[in-house]
This record gives sequence, structure tokens and C-alpha cells, in this order.
Amino acid sequence: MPELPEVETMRRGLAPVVGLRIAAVRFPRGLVRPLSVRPRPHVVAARLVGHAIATVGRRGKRVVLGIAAPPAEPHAWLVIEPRMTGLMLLADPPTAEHVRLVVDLESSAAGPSRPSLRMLFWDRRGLGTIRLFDARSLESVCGAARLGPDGLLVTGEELAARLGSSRRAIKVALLDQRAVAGVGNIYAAEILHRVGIDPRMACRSIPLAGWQAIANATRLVLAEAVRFAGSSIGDRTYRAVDGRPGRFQHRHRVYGREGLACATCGGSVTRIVQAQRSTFFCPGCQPRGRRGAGGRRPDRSGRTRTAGIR
DNA sequence: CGTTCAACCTGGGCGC
DNA sequence: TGCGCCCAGGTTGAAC
Repeated sequence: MPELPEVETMRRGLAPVVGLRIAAVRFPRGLVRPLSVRPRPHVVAARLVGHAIATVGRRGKRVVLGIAAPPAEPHAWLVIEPRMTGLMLLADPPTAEHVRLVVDLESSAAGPSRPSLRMLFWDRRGLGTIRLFDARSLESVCGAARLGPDGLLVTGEELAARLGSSRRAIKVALLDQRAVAGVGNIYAAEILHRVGIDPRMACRSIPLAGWQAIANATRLVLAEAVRFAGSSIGDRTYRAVDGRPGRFQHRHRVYGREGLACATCGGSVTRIVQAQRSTFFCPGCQPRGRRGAGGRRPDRSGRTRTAGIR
């Protein structure tokens, strides 16, 4: 479930935990797959308790909490990867039985007291992971070798350098976190629709102007989705840390809209399967092998659109 | 190099 | 109502 906009919304929502001391850590018994927590839960707990959460960050689709003994810099990193159904919560969980991690936080010893907080990781399917790293080993998992440039910042040159010679279909390639970090199945579809490119188009046939347009659309769509607090499709899906759903699903142009009219051209949104995953696109706006013709709204950023894609 | 498949899990929705 | 099947926002590793 969570892609970059949802994880970024979690990150922002977790701001209140910064500076708080970890008073207790629990992994409710029997609810965690053996490999989903590393090192072993009791080791993670022992290393966390008594330290403070110094930073809350994000790497691609992962929440990264910096653990420190103030005033020192973080010496450890708690990396939470929500995968399909994971949620970071500062509110009551949707169900009690899928709570995977409980972190009790309290204000640091000195200074005016702050309210204590309980931070939860809730994950219905249990595919998410919780891992603790030291400063050095964080790079092996969240470093440049594993994650490409962040989707909010990626440039056309970076995409072209990483994917320009690939034979893969562009939509499949956009899901590769080494190419660009944070794009998932929803936003890959939305990005390609905005830029008018057929999701089946081979990367190697996309010229530089096309990569620039894709990068522009990637930043634009992801930033807009962040502004709308991500996408929540259905009752039991993504929620922000306060339990409120996102609102970007109302602005989806193709994802989940099979058979419905494309708001841009009136054509019928189509669903295909690529790499075992659904791809939604509009054949009218995203004609095979070429860029979309006119008729779409101008890019508000004012940047050049896809001129030059043959 | 790229694709396909299975696996990790739970649960909602649908057809019968 | 119940059963079986397909679907789901992610990632990984094996097989071809």
C-alpha cells in the first residue's frame, strides 16, 4: 500500500515523537513473522529503550527513525518498511490483533514536560519489516546502491542514465526502486498518464525529452499526492498517523478506473497486466509507441512537456 | 539482461 | 450462507 506520498505523510505525522525518550518497546507475541524483525525482537527492544528518537526521516518507501543518546548524533537507525498494509500510528489501531510494534515514548528528563506518546506499527498482512541498523550498515539497505534518487527530486538526466538503455517497459521500470525511489503501482500509472506515454513503451525508445517529461511528472504527481495526504482506497487501507484517510484517490485519473471514462479525453480507461501487476492507462491519451498528442492541460510548472518523443 | 513465477500474509469482493 | 476464486498500494529470490 504505501508508496512515497503515503510514507512521506507518515513521516510528517511522526514529527511529535522527535526528542522523546523510548520508555518501552513491545512486539506483541506471535504476531510477527520471524524474518520481519531484525535483529531479534528482544535485541531491538534492548537497544532502543532508554534512548531518544532524534530524527524522523524517509528513504523511498521506508520510515527511518534516528536513535540517539542526546546530545549525540544518531548511532542507530530503526527502519520500518510498511510494504502492503503497514501503518505508523499515533492513534488507536484499526484492530488490536495486527499491532506489530508498540513504542512507548516519554518526555526527556530535563525541561518542561511534554505529553507521553504511544507509537504503533500496525500491519494487517504482516509483510512489512522492522529493522535496526548501526550507522554504517544503514547504507547497505538504504544507500545509493539500493535506492535511486528520491521521487520528489528525480531529474530526467538521472532517469535516462539509469533506464535509458533498458529494454523493460517504462511502467515496470518506474517500479524499480534502484531507478527512482518511492514510485509504486498507483503513481506509476498516474505519472505515465499525465505525460501521455504508453506504459508498455520500451525504455530504450524514450528520448531525453521524454525522460525529462517523466521526471517532471513524477515530481509533480508525488508532490501533489503528498499535499493530499496520499491515497486511501477503501475502508481498510492507508491511514495517516492520526487515523485519517488520504484524499488523493479522488484525483486519480486512471488507477483503479478500468472501464470508466478518461477525464481528459473521454476514452475508456484500460487495465492490463505487466510483471504480474495491474496497469491502468488510457489508450487515447497514451497511444501506443508515441507520446500523447495535445488536449491535455498545460503543465503548471511551465516546463517543456514531451516534445520530441516520436 | 529481462521476464515469469512463487512466496511472504490477511482479508474484501464476487460468482455460484 | 458458504465456498472457491481472484484481487490488493511491495519486495525478494529462483528458474528460465
